[in-house]
Amino acid sequence: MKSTEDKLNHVMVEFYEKLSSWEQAVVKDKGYSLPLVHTVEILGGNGPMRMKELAEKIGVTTGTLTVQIDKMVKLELVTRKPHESDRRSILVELTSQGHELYEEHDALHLQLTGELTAKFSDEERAQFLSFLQRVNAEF
Amino acid sequence: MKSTEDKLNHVMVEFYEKLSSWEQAVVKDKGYSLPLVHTVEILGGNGPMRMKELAEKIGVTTGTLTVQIDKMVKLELVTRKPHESDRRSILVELTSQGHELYEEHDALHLQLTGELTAKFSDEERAQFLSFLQRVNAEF
DNA sequence: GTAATATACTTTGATAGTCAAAGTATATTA
DNA sequence: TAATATACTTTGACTATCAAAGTATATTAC
Repeated sequence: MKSTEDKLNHVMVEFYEKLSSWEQAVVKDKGYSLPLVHTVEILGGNGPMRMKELAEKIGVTTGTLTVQIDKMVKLELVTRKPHESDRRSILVELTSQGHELYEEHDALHLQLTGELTAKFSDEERAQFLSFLQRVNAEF
Repeated sequence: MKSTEDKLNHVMVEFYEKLSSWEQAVVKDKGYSLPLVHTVEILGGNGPMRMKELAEKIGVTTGTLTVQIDKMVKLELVTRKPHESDRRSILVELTSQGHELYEEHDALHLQLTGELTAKFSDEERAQFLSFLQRVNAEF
C-alpha cells in the first residue's frame, strides 16, 4: 500500500509531465522555440532580471543565455539595459512586442487552467490556490 | 484586482518553472542528460510504452526518440521488445538498471515532495492530493 | 483479394541548443 | 593597491532536434 506522500509525489510528477507536454505542443504550434518562450514566460512573470538570475531560472549557463538573448534582441522581443548599481551586470527586459507575446501565451495558460479546474467549486479553487502558494514558498 | 483563476494560473506556472529548475539541477548533478532522465521517468511511472506514445509524452519526434533510445540501449537502461499485436510497433521497456536509476531519481522527488509539504497536516496533504488527481484527470 | 492509403519506426543531413573554458570588464577583499 | 571574485561574452566542440525520405506492416476501399 502506497503512502499519501508517495501518491502525492507521483501526481506532482505527473502534473509536471503533462504541463511540459502541453507547453511543448503549444510552443511548436506557434513556431517559436521552447527556450525562447520559456525566457519570455519568466521575464513576463517576474519582470526585468539579470543574466545570471535568468540563466539559473532557465537552467542553462550564462554563455548559453547570451546567445539566446542575442537572438531575442534581434527579434525585438527583449532589450539589454545597464544595471543601475553594478556595471558588470545587465538587465534583460521585455519590449512591448515581448510583452505581447507573453500576454498571448499567458492567455493560453489561463484557458488551460480554466479547463483543468472547471469542475472545482469556488471554494475548492481557493483552497487549491492556497496549497500551491504554500508549496511554492517552500521551494 | 486579479481573479482567483488568474492567480491559480500563475502559481501553477510558477510551480512548473520551479520544478523544472530543480529537475535540471538534479540531473546535471548526476551526470545524465535531461532527455535521458526524462525518458526513464516516464517509463518508470507508466510502464513499457510504444515509441510513438513515448515521443508524444516527451514532446519530440519519433526520429529524435529513435536516436535517444539507441543510446539508452547501449547504456543498458532500456530494451526494445516487439509489440504483441502490431508488428510495426515496438515497446520500450526499462531494464533492471533502468529501474534502479528510476528508483534513485524517484527517491529524490519524494524527498522534495516531503520538503515542500512539510508544513501540511495529514488532512491537507490528502486534500492537495485529491485536487491534483482531479486536475490530472482533466488533462 | 488486391491496390491504395495510412501508420510505426528508422535513417540521414542540416540546424539549433548546449557546455566548458578562455577572455574582458567591473567589484570586492586583503 | 594588489589579489581575488563576479558578471557577462566569445569560441569551439558536442548533443539534441527536426523534416523529409526510406522500410515494413496495417487498414481501407473497391
